Amino acid sequence: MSKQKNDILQGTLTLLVLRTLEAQGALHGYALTAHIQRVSAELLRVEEGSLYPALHRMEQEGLVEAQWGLTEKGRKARMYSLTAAGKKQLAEERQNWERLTKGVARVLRHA
Amino acid sequence: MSKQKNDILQGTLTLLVLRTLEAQGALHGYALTAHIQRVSAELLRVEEGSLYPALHRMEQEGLVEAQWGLTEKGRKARMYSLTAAGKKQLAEERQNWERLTKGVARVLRHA
DNA sequence: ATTCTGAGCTAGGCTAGCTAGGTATGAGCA
DNA sequence: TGCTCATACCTAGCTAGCCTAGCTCAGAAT
Repeated sequence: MSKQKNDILQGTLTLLVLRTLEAQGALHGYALTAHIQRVSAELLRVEEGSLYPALHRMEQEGLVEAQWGLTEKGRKARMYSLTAAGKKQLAEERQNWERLTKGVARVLRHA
Repeated sequence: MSKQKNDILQGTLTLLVLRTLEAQGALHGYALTAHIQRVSAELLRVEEGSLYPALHRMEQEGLVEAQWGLTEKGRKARMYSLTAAGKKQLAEERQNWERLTKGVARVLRHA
């Protein structure tokens, strides 16, 4: 099956995760998906099969760091938080996002 | 090398091409890249190695149709134009784009 | 003669998301 | 006691689609 309605754009997931961690502090994966979905007013849905690999990727790249902790509900969970490199990356990706969306918007308006 | 500054977002190329053909009528590939680059105020750069495969893909999916013709400069060129299905697809992709960018914008603002 | 520009093309690689499963624990309830 | 549900995490394997890095050919300019 090709692109479905709920697919996010390739490349935006990292941006979304970094930004959410920046705004919310340490979060575990499950909460991240819920949060992104809620804040985006249900416009975005992050699949767990996308999120966890992405988190591992980002951890290896040093953008986030993780440690085991407990949720409010008393379950053990892997808490992720931004590193300095993650903050830097966020700034870059944000800028890049602005550039790309501006470019596309221009084409959509007056191509 | 991972993401470079000039990479476009996966999924937007089709949208850009459909929209440009809608606005400009029949165009050949070479002109498409130039046009998108110009209209986007140099924010977007479509590589030929991305464009031609994309055009062939879209032709096979019936979104565009092609025929050999001549450019203003007297060179033979493959002219692409929108089909009815392409117009429909454009409307869909446009809507999807709006949804996604709205969602991301929300997260960037108040995650 | 050679280089530049316009025009088209392809093979192969790679990123990163998706599908579709799986595990484990605790809570609620029948 | 057994069941289901929600929470939380994870992986293998697939695929789309863009990119790199090349290539060809014609005509014009140097």
